[in-house]
Amino acid sequence: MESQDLRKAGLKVTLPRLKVLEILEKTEQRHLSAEDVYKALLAMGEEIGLATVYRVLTQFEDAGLVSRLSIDGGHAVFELEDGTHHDHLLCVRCNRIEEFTDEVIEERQRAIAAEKGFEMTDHALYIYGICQQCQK
Amino acid sequence: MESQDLRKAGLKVTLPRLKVLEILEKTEQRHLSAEDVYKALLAMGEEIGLATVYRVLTQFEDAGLVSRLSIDGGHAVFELEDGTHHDHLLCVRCNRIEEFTDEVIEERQRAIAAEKGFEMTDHALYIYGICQQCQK
DNA sequence: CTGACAATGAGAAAGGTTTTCATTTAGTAT
DNA sequence: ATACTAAATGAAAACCTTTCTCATTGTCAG
Repeated sequence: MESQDLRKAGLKVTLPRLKVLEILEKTEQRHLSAEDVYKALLAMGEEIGLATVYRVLTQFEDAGLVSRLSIDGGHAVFELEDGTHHDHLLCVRCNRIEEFTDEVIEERQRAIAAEKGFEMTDHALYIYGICQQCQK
Repeated sequence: MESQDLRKAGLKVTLPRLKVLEILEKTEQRHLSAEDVYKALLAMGEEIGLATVYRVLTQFEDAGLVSRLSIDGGHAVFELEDGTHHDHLLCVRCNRIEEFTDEVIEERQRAIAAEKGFEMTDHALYIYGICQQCQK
């Protein structure tokens, strides 16, 4: 029941929020921009403003329901938070996004932050490349 | 002689290009935004348009003279390319940027790209945190 | 059921970056 | 040195994504 997630986050249960959650859950593509979500809503027949989509996604991020990836240069995509930390591989040709986890890298990051006296709050690793399909 | 670098890159030797190079070389802060470069030029008494600064920086990037870092959320900074690959630690309070290199991480990235069938073209690792000075 | 406060929509605004286009300039050929 | 051609520049407009404003609507506690 998604309504519970919203209440737990201190957010009122409104149609836009339920619908945005629904899009995030039902869309086959896991990584969606605000624009993607907006278009999906339109395609679904929901008349929800783009500003609301942005607001809702930001609130979801604050509530820990989604995470935001800052893809290269002023363009963000959102993914449903599933509890597992992971990093991303991005295809520069088709924009496919794949995920991976690597404990060795995670550990090294912690070590480096400590070494430099940084109290790490977050980290982002993006590997850009050409995916298998696009190499043909 | 910087003129050589420009010629080698197939760029005409113009005053804006020489001055931007000069700023990048002489400014104590290694990471500069287009706006920073523009202001430094003004402070130097050079009347060079912001659009030109952006163009020049992009050309320098294409020529391999500088690299662009996409700091989170539509804001880029540039640094003179020195041949050494390195990643960055960013202080979320004071915006200080520190650099580091880690061969273990580099190696793991190559392994992961290979594993996923990606032909890696680039990668970016940002560690966000609070630097020593800002923790006080 | 009703009131108070949060949420929404539409459009304007913001912020960084890119484009347009007329003018100027560098580098080559004369 | 001079003239020519293509490239570079400046100023302003355009762009794009994202945020804000404000009047209106909706949610939910009492």
